[in-house]
Amino acid sequence: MKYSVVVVDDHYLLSQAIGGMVQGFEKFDVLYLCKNGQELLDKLKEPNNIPDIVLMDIKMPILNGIETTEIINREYPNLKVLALSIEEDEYTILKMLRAGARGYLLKDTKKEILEEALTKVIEEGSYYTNNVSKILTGSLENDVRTEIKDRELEFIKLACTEMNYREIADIMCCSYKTVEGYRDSLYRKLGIKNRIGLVLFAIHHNLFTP
Amino acid sequence: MKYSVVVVDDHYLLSQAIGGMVQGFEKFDVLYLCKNGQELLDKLKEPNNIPDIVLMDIKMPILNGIETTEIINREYPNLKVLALSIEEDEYTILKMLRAGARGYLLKDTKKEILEEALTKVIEEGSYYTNNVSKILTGSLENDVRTEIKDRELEFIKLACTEMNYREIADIMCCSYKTVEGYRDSLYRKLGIKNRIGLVLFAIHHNLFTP
DNA sequence: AAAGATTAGGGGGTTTCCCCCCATTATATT
DNA sequence: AATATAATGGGGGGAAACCCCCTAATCTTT
Repeated sequence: MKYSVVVVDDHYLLSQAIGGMVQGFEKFDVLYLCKNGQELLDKLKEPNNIPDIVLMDIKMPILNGIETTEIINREYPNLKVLALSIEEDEYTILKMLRAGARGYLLKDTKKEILEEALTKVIEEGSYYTNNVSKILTGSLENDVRTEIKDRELEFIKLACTEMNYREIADIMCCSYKTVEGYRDSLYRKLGIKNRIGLVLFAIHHNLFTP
Repeated sequence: MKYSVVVVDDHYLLSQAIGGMVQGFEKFDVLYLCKNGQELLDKLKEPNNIPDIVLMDIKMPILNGIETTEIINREYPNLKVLALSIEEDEYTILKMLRAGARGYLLKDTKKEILEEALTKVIEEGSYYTNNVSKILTGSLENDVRTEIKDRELEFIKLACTEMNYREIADIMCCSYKTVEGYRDSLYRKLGIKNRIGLVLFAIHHNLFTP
């Protein structure tokens, strides 16, 4: 009996190609392909459509990989998710693993690694590459983003905009001086010098999608 | 006799998967895979390694798809290049086609389209999907980016940095006032209000990679 | 040769940003 | 009860960014 796999990726050619590759693996069968998380969740409602493992991209329209994985872990705790993405920034990887992914592969791994990861996740429960292990151990604490308060995060997103601080204060329903406070505390925490630095930080850490 | 194809993509799993897919096509054989443009150019020096068509990604380290395509068109004018990328912004597509690509596929097309495109490019010289045709006809003139001078482009890239204008002026070897001139003319042309707007413009038009 | 565009530079003024200082509430923590 | 620590608000000064208006040299075009 082969293990069943579902590939979720918004780029159709890629999910077809990866699906074809997985189909070529001895122990695996591709059940079907999905273009985003919502499509997968719809499919899963039919018990026959529940695979052994989901190979999930992260950046997707409608419902992304992180949100989808959270829902799957809540509603189908036995269904394993293996992340397969080009995003290699620590924060994304951490968020995906916290959401319940059993492993995280970058899209430039080799065919054999994919096969091994699929097998290990199903038979042993998880698979972590060197990169990912390092991130898991190293940067869990000194992750500066965990120190960012909710209000500051709100501010960051608005700062990545042509608005000036007075307009941002209006939207955040607080005074101009409060907004300056958020800014100053972020500059100190993140070691940046000006608003451009803040925008660059937000981009590098996927706090907003340009 | 089958046509020979080379796949160039920095994500190894993807080039393997797409290569596998192409290998499955009746009329095509995969000659080899490359991880970037430089690797391809090195390979091409050996005449036996020249394929009928190259399936090229755009964003790649070391030597990207646009630069590589330019070189290929200069040095191997008979070698056809078909772009296969996730970048769907007009400017990138235009640059790739101007560099000499015979067609431009997005990574969410279907298997059958890829096969058709490969065939058409080899047998008829080009293949354009609807999207690409529209962009070719529609936006060639009113593309605001063609109005950006070289010096201004240099400035934009430096403006997407924590440097202030005085430091930018030093790097550009001109006076602070000249830099202000570039800025003001860009603000007028692009209809933006401040430096954040400039950074957002640069991101949206792939003028710099964050 | 005259007109126009391009590139480089400058004067001066207003606004915004940056960075110190500080005070007042809550709300936890010890 | 005393003490952090958010979250909120504020004053003031200096630097940077922004935005006008202007000049001059070098090209291109007509």
